[in-house]
Amino acid sequence: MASFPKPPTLNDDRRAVDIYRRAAVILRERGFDATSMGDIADAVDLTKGGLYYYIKGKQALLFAIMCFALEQVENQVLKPALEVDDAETRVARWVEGHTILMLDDPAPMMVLYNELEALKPEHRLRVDERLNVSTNTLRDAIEVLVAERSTLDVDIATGAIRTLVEGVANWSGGVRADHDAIVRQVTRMAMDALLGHTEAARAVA
Amino acid sequence: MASFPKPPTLNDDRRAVDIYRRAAVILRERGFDATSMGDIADAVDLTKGGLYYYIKGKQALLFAIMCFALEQVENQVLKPALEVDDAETRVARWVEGHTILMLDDPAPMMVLYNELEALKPEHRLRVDERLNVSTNTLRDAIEVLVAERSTLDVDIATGAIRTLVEGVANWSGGVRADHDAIVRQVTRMAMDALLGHTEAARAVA
DNA sequence: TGGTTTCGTCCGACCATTTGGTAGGTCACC
DNA sequence: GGTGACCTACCAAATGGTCGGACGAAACCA
Repeated sequence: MASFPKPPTLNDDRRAVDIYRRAAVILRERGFDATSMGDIADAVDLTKGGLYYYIKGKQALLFAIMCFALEQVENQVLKPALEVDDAETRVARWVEGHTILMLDDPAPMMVLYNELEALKPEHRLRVDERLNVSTNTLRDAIEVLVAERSTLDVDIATGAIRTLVEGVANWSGGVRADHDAIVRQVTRMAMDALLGHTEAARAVA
Repeated sequence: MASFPKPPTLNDDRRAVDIYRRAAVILRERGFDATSMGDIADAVDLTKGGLYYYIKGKQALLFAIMCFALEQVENQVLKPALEVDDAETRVARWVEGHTILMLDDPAPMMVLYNELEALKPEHRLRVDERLNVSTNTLRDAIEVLVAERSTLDVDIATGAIRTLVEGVANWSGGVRADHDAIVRQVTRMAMDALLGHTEAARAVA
């Protein structure tokens, strides 16, 4: 597990990381603006005053959680995807890695995707920049994949795959299947969506 | 276009509907909790006091917008889908109708899907109930479709199709293609995801 | 060893601002 | 002169954030 950005002065930051993690959970559940610092303090068993010993402010907390999520994306999605050159397996790895992430640690990921507009403009730019690297990696791979084996529009295909994967955490809770099965089937659906050609699918097109 | 629920007393409700529509736009952009009644009043060219002539409260406004969105779903997604018996065309119609809705009038739809937890419990139950009708319609059709022509888990497939469609409004803005092309291609991708069988897709499964 | 200073951790009380919502009045028009 | 449509001024509550200090354990010193 990667670490959260360090609070001001703290040699042993286990408590800080724990605070960030627990804050991510409650922020994911209630949403950033609907969650008060008092709520967060309760969730981490502190008073508001005590919480501010670890946190510089509400914005900084949100930004830190998002940076943590971005780190995970870069390490567990982008890196494995870029290790292969074949466009098809690269897309598959991107989808697979992302789905695993959404299932294993959904809270920071959902905060990242759902609370972007709650960021102050400066932070927003930084986060968007790193998010675009991930999106563009997917887009580029889909572009070569689609150019030779499909008639899909690249932007449409990219958007669809992105939201397909980002939505996993919204419904995975109500599913009996285990994580492995979800990852396999989501990945298969994504690849079929990009490359599949059934007569039925053609009929509606 | 269906009408918004009527405000207290109002014989000519064009202004009221306009207020609901404009409020939906700004609520979609900034999120419910991040939008103050003052912001909404500005967006509809009123003062806060004037706004309350039409609106009973912030919660009531949110609930009204969601009811409007639900009406649209029932009329433009559920009704066409239930007109056919064949499971495959029923799923296709559900996806198609939903995608059209997300493109034609995204604001109330996004408010409906993104602000559920901002509802007071009583309203929440009512909305969830109507949403479940839509989801179950999709799920039941996918169930028979998948039982005979795929090995997908019904819940996984349903969740994936739902979030695929719900996410359209998030990326459709940055796409050059026109709405018709988006609808056709999203529908095709959805059906391919459910029924497609490419060798590549099997390889990752 | 016993006292005292230091330091990291955390609390309670407080503050300025913003929030959703209300009350009373104004003004045009029938 | 009554009524619908709207505004100004205001309120109580909640919010993000601050500050001085309390408490305990370690470090230091005798």
